[in-house]
Amino acid sequence: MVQGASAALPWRASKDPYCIWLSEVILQQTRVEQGTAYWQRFVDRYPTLFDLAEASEDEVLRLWQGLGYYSRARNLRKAAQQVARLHGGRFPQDHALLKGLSGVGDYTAAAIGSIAFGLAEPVVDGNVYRVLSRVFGIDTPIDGSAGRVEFRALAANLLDRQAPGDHNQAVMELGALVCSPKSPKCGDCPLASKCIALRTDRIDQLPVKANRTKVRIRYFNYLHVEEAGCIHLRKRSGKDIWHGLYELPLLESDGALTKRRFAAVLANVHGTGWTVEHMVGPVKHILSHQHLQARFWRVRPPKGFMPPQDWEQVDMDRLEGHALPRLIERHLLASRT
DNA sequence: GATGCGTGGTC
DNA sequence: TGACCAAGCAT
Repeated sequence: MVQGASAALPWRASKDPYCIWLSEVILQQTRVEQGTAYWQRFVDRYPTLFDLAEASEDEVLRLWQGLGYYSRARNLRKAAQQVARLHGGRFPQDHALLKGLSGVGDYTAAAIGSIAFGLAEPVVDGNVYRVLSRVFGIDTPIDGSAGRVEFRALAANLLDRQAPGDHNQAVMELGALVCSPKSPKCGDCPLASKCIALRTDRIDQLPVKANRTKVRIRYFNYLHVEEAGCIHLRKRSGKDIWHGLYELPLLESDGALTKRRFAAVLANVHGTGWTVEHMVGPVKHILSHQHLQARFWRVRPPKGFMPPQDWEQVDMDRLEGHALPRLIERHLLASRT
């Protein structure tokens, strides 16, 4: 098996389902290099599942700040509460029950089951799809239902039922360290002699993905209202990006706004009498599925302005109590200097 | 089953 | 630069 990386993964030292679950959720769609520091932060702050279950959502989101896919953080706390209340604080040793936890799908349930409890279940993540599609020369798209069924069945057949946890981690590690998406190290690969993709020169064509995500462009106009060391923030909600995080009050527009057009929109939404001082931007912020073009407008409200209910006035020294998207965090950091 | 959800790194 | 990619999940 592939040696060398284990020492870099601190959660490997533990068979504690709580620590393993934490690491698996953090690593969903996230690189080990980025996730490791967050894992350490979470186990330090929440040594036990009950500590996490009792934490506030704001605090968990704040700890998660910068890691992305923030529903993971909200589900993390929810799942901790579910384990505490429904299962007496112990993770169930059962795939279906594990899958019943918020934020735990097929992959994570199989990872916890096999690594923590030794259950004979195959994990099928991006690494496994890549390794199996190449070794066996399978061009079934991995992002369709047929592919999911086919690769899962194959992974189940290959599984070492005596050591499912080690087997699963070995395949994933092979995918991460050797059978990488680009420039795989076929010269170092223990499966090179059996690899159909290598033999037929199709390494760069596998795995096959059918769906391509299309990008939406959005124009964000942020109101930077800062007076006497305080700034107005607003918590995002609804089915949109950054749910539960804080940002500056936002006016979204269908296109880029000039200062004149912005002033008109501002008066329309929040009343007349505002002073628009200057604009910072446009700042481009790339999400996997949206391209944001942000403009930060430094504005002063009219005398006697009553902020909307959902605006929160925050001392600039107390920002660390709020989870901020990278875009906002960077702007505030830059504007403070 | 298709779509939406972050961020950072790479080429 | 833009497109792709990373130990997925929920709806």
